[in-house]
Amino acid sequence: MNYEKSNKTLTEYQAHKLREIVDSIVTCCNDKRTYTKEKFGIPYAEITCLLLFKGERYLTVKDLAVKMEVAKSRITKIIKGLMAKGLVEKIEDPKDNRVKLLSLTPNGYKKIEEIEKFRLEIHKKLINNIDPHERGKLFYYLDKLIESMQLVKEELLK
Amino acid sequence: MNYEKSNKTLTEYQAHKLREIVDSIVTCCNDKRTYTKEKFGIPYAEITCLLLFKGERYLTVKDLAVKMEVAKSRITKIIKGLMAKGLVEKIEDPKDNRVKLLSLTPNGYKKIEEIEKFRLEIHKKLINNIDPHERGKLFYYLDKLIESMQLVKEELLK
DNA sequence: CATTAACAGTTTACAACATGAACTATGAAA
DNA sequence: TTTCATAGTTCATGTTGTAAACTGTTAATG
Repeated sequence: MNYEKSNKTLTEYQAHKLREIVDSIVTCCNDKRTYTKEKFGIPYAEITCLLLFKGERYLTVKDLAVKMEVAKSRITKIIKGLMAKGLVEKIEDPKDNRVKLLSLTPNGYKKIEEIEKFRLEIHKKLINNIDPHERGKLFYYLDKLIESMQLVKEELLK
Repeated sequence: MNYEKSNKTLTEYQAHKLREIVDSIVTCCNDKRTYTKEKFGIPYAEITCLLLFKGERYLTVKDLAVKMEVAKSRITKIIKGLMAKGLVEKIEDPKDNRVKLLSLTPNGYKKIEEIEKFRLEIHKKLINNIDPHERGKLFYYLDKLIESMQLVKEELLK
């Protein structure tokens, strides 16, 4: 019996299986992204940006760049799109003329509500397909997975 | 006691938590994508395309468009990149002059091996961080999650 | 106080990813 | 033999994103 070899094969099989599972989760999320973007007729980056205004009166270009982890120049463009659609407006910061304060328009608030409603709905459906008694365990194992992903990531970047 | 209301809140909390977990998986995968692309100095779409040649002697533009689920014109561009890097070559199909047969060059084979080695390594690390006795359950719950995601997706597209 | 640093935001040029329509050329069917 | 289908390319366009150079403005420092 070649225990070592069969054990190696098992690990490789499991590694492969894990890759396929994670891939299919990612693919599914990208499909959801495409669907959302088409449903609301707004590029997805603009939707992401818009939702960051939830619970915030004012945000600056820099705030958004940090939150979205993209370059400031990207935010300039996204905000241009949102302003053209009348969802966001821009005023000067009375205390610092360098800064521009961005905030939602009434239509922006409405749009966020619509999008949030839709998002909550699909995530509720997602969780309702899982037996309530199994949810705790699902979260437990997902946390394990994420923990492992974080570890691998840190090791790579080290 | 307001059972119904607290139950609703619990569902919403769980829906929200699930969203956050899935988001962090997707983010992590995107980071891996970026890392891979930089490590090998090849755009990720070209890497994906290249790996599709694993175990295939010849592939056509159409084959690749179907496998990658993108427009043919996208494949034309990706193949241009791979040919410029000397990883893929193109010959005429002797049986049908419309068709171009794409295949790996020796360097292409080498590159695939490198990429596959790297990928297997990180996925092994990923699985090795999980207690061997818990892997079965992890897969079980991940399958449940994917099943649910598929159901929600089908309902949306219906 | 004047110069220099740092900061906020924009513009521009570029690259990667992706589609759709128009086009060329070939093969198959009527 | 005309017509239709197929394979692949080109071109125009849109989305996502970066980096560098630039304009103003504020803050720090000699």
